[in-house]
Amino acid sequence: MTYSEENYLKAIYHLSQLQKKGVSTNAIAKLIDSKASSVTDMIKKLADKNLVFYERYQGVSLTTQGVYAAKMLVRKHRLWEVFLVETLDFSWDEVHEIAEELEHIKSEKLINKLDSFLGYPSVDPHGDPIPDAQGMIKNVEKKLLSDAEILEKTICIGVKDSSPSFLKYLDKNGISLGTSIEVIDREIFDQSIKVRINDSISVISQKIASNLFVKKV
Amino acid sequence: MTYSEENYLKAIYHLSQLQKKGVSTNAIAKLIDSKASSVTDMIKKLADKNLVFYERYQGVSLTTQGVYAAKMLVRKHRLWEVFLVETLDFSWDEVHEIAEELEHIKSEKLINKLDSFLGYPSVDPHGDPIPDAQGMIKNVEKKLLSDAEILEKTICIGVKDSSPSFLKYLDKNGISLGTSIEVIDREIFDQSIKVRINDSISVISQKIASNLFVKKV
DNA sequence: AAAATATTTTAGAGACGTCTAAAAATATAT
DNA sequence: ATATATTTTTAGACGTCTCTAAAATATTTT
Repeated sequence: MTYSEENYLKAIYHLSQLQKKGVSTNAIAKLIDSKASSVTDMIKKLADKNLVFYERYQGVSLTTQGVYAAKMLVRKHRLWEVFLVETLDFSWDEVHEIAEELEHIKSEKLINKLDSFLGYPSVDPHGDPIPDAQGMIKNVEKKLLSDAEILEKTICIGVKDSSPSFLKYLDKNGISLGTSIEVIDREIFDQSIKVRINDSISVISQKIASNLFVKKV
Repeated sequence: MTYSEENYLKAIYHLSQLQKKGVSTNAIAKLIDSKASSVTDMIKKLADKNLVFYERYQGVSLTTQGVYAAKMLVRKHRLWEVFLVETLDFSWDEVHEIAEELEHIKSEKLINKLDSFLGYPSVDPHGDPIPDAQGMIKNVEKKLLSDAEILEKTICIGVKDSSPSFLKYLDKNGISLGTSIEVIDREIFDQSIKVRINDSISVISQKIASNLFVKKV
């Protein structure tokens, strides 16, 4: 499988999780910053290799084989992210780009040894689950902070948006995975919420709250 | 710089070390398993980018810029090999191929953090020196076991041929970096040598001895 | 349901890296 | 010194991935 084919597969995998139906050509083009016509070409090639189902004008979806291949890419991406943060001391906003390259390294033995070295982590530095060697993904119950009840005590277990700017905001405000966040009140007008974080009270906008995954503690 | 350009640069760098003159098109083609015509094409591109000096029919050599780029690739390759052996517990005959992929990962910060994590190693698992972040290579005096004096006490510090089959032979015979090898006698007829390794005496063929680097102890 | 709009596909072309076959230059042998 | 052999380059082509522009299909609006 080529570098490019792998990127398309991963894009289709991620877009598939957001909806039931087939993924549209345009959506893929937007995600990987290319053009719809390029996507059509590549999809045909992936279909020839039995990695996707494809019918003209009907969108595309992954075959069993395609899902497995995509999961292995996600596995590699997330394990390398753990390595970068845990072992090499990168911050969580720096690792995505490097992992985008590392995920294409082929050796299965490498990734399994890396997994072992890291102690078989179940989530990456942004709280996203890491598929195991068989492609199994452990489901963790989680909800958005914006959906938490008033007076609920939660801990932060992931981010929905993992863009560097959002992650840097969280750093600046002392929020990381494992941080406990107690919801004190919600402002009806703008849906901002008052919270207790690290024993101090602050206000979090709706936009921030709807990008933070938490679980009830 | 593309994946392919990097491979050519590295090939030219390694071939340049074997001789004073420019590297021949054919030699490069043989090393990277391609055709002379492909090499000519690529060399022109590298010359356009000021990475090599090139004059038709006169061979090719690296510019200062080209040498630096090649050394950074060698640095990355060898640091990743150390990582694979020291951290992930690969054996020294398995790491070359994987490092051939890893060496193309772009981030300079990554490689410097890896260097730091590994404790700034000066040689890779085969005893080859690792250029530092500036491209400096520490010169270690070494000679081939085939050139050692009779009765000389040496320790193994590297291999000339690092093919898996040779490395596996060494494993099987208890020879690794740091193993002390005492030359007892040399057979004139076939230039084989009698040695003491790990307190037992054995005979080593000329071919083996001329692929083992040692230093006097 | 027809018209307007948006999406998707096709057709044709370009950049990159590779190749084969033939021509040009260089090296070797007689 | 000339003929022969080898190496290197050029010319032309192919596969991959990409693009733009135009055509085909689907969706939305009225």
